[in-house]
Amino acid sequence: MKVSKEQVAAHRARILTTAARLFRLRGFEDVTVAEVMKEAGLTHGAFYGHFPSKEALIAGAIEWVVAPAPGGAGTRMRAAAYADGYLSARHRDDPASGCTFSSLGTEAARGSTDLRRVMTESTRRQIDRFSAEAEGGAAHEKRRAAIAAWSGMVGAMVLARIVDDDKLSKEILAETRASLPFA
Amino acid sequence: MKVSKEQVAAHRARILTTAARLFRLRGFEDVTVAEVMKEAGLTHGAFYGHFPSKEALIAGAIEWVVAPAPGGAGTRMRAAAYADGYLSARHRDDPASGCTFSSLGTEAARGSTDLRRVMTESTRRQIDRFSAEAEGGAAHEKRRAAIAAWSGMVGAMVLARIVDDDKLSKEILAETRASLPFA
DNA sequence: TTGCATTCATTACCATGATCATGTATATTG
DNA sequence: CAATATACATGATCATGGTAATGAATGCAA
Repeated sequence: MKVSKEQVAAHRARILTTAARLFRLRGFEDVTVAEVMKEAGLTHGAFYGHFPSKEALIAGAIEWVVAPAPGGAGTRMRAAAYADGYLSARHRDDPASGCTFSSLGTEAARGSTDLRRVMTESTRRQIDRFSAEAEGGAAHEKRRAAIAAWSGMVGAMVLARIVDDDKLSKEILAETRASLPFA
Repeated sequence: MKVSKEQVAAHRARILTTAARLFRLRGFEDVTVAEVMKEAGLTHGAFYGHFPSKEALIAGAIEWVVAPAPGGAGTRMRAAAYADGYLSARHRDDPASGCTFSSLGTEAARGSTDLRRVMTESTRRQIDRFSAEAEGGAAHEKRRAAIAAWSGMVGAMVLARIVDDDKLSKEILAETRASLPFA
């Protein structure tokens, strides 16, 4: 049963979107190829027509989520608003559609070179973007503030999700937010 | 072959130490029970005499590593020196003996309640400790600085280990260090 | 010293999951 | 419209890993 080119592209998009969601929710290892395909509306055998391996799916799915939209020149949201959303309980409680660094960061550090390359590019973009809006006079001061801000945001979300006390968890988010040099 | 109480305790310690090292190096899922036991000098069948399940081993191993020494009143190192060591390339390149939050944080967030309880306690201690040394006048300002510092340290190490460019990786560590309110 | 409880080694079991082989139906091309 | 390429479904394979059953050996208590 051959399928039209548009169908193939749509299937691939569904596979990537589903995988990215499941990975962020439960981690790379716990999610199976068969499960991703089933949720994408296909059977597991069809997987290897799209990707050579699960590792390739991982890299592809993360790239699918962190890469900037081709036409739309990236997120236009102000850094302050972005930080508010990032360090929110809503984001904390919905990793499936959130930042990949805070949901998969420690696993990604052991991932394939492809995966790390994709995430490195994303990190560069994030730093550059924050640099443009950070407080501080000299360029290197703005860059330093941008790096510290991104580190703080990722770390705070990791900690907030580990901590089993909602009060402390929210405190970590709020105090980290208050310490950022954005508006 | 029964073994003396001291031997049992020694075996248990070896299992925990080995597990904590392997987990930090390669993640919870990738490390097998048999592998831990083999490196601890035992066979995998002996495992279930010590722990009811792999999950219990995970919680036990992390507790073994993050819990403060019973007699020794915790780390006496100054926060500034601790931050220097934490945000170093040496720590980045040796996760096996480093901080569990930066090597296993995102996986731990999905872990058992026991694991999260242990790591929550550790987080509280870390914040309290940093609070005592952070800059800022009022107590709540010191606490805010302590939380932001710990978030930044964990996030910076996660990012530094993902990034595949050593220059950028070291820059993340150095600039985050420079932004901390410690000496 | 004797008997028992306990720890460990050996081995097996069973489920799971990544990957591949084959058949089939249909979009595409000429 | 005919021929072909291919995307997918089905089912199998093979390795791996967590867990359990069994037996042997020995520390420890009486």
